[in-house]
Amino acid sequence: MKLKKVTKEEKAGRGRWYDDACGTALAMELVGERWSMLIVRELMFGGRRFSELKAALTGISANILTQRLEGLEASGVLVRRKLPPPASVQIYELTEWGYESEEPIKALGRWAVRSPLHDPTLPLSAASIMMSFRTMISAERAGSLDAHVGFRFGPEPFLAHVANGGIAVRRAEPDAAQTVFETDPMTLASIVYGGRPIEDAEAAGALTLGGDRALAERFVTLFVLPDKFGA
Amino acid sequence: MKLKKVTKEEKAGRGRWYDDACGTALAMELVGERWSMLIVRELMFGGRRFSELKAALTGISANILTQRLEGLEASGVLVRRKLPPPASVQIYELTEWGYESEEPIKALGRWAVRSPLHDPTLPLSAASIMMSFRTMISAERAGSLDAHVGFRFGPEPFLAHVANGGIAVRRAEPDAAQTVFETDPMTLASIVYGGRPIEDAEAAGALTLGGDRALAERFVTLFVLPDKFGA
DNA sequence: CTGTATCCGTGTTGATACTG
DNA sequence: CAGTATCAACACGGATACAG
Repeated sequence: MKLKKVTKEEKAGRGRWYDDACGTALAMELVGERWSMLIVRELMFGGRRFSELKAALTGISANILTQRLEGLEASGVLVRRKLPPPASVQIYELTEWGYESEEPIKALGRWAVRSPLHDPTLPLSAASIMMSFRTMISAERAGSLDAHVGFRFGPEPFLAHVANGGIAVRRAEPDAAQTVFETDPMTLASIVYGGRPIEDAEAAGALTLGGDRALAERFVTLFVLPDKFGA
Repeated sequence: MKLKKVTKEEKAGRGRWYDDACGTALAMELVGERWSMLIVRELMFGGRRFSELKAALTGISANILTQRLEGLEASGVLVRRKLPPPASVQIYELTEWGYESEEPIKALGRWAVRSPLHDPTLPLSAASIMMSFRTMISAERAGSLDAHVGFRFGPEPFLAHVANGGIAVRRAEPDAAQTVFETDPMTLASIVYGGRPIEDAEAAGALTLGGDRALAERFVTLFVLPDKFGA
């Protein structure tokens, strides 16, 4: 017979619910679909446009990105905003609650990075590496350091503030920074997490350092990847 | 033309990788598939058999459960063990690293529960509510309470130890407990999170209390759901 | 230039029935 | 009890084509 009517569906645009009161189950419904959590990660430092998201998420197709943005909007994780007339482009921006997903996202990253399957040489978006800094900074190594560090990944500028053993990050021109890394995310990762000397990247033309060189040398030692499981 | 050779695949049985060095992306590859994280949750208090998992995860089908278990085993999240001859059944058990996923799982739950879409009246597995206790216990409310509390959900016994503002949980007969709840997960949830009086559940025949009644009354007040976003 | 909608080939998911 | 086989439905990603 099979009279499966319209019983489910129409909850927030998604079908297939777990029917489980557990918060973790709901989380997987909200951000568990392929790409969703990475979209949230990309938005973590401020609103982005469709094309910026598409460029940062290599492999996603336009229609899938549209679907995910719709789903996340319906779930209240992000909102679509139209910037005022001069530059009347549309941006996608996390809601206040959406920003609170930073903790779960970092916890997942901290856990997964210990997998033997983790390959730190894979490509990395700018938002990824900035998130990794927030996740992996060692309060012990940072000590009482208080410094403003800037980054320019092509057209994407970031300004970070190391203080109180933590690091705050926002998208901003790094003019006020004491030191500025002009490079790409993978090069920076190879230095911070792969032990590649700064001079090596400079010699390869992959990095230009501006400002306080000693501070830059110190900065790249502040982050520690947890040991791989079994190692 | 399209000469896409065998470049990828064969990593751990899964296709479709994000090709992203970010830990969060890897986490979603490891446990982001539908059902995977709920399977891990069910295993959080010890190894379980295929049929127990299938029963706890309402809606999952046998072939999907098989696939997920294979995937999680290939990723090193769980192992398949054959219990010694007397009861030579097979169980699935988290690896040491698999158990470490408790933190990300709790963080996700803590976040998602603030969604307006969260419906606490949905069904709940025994493992779910015990995990929720670990997630939602209020150190402030628990204060210096030190107590052993037991649960019997049909054939599933648990023993919890409240101490130091936290709660440890394991699957064990609650004989040594000072108080024992004999009920089902949803009834217990309605009391702890829904404010339903214990007497009401008892009158409805949904709960039998054993041991120290005053302790039970105190226990059910130890847990606080975070406020919904916007509330 | 910034998205959105549609088609299409492929792969994944899931319900049912079935086997060791 | 612990899965496998089959098949239908859907999701994914690529390539357009289209709209503001």
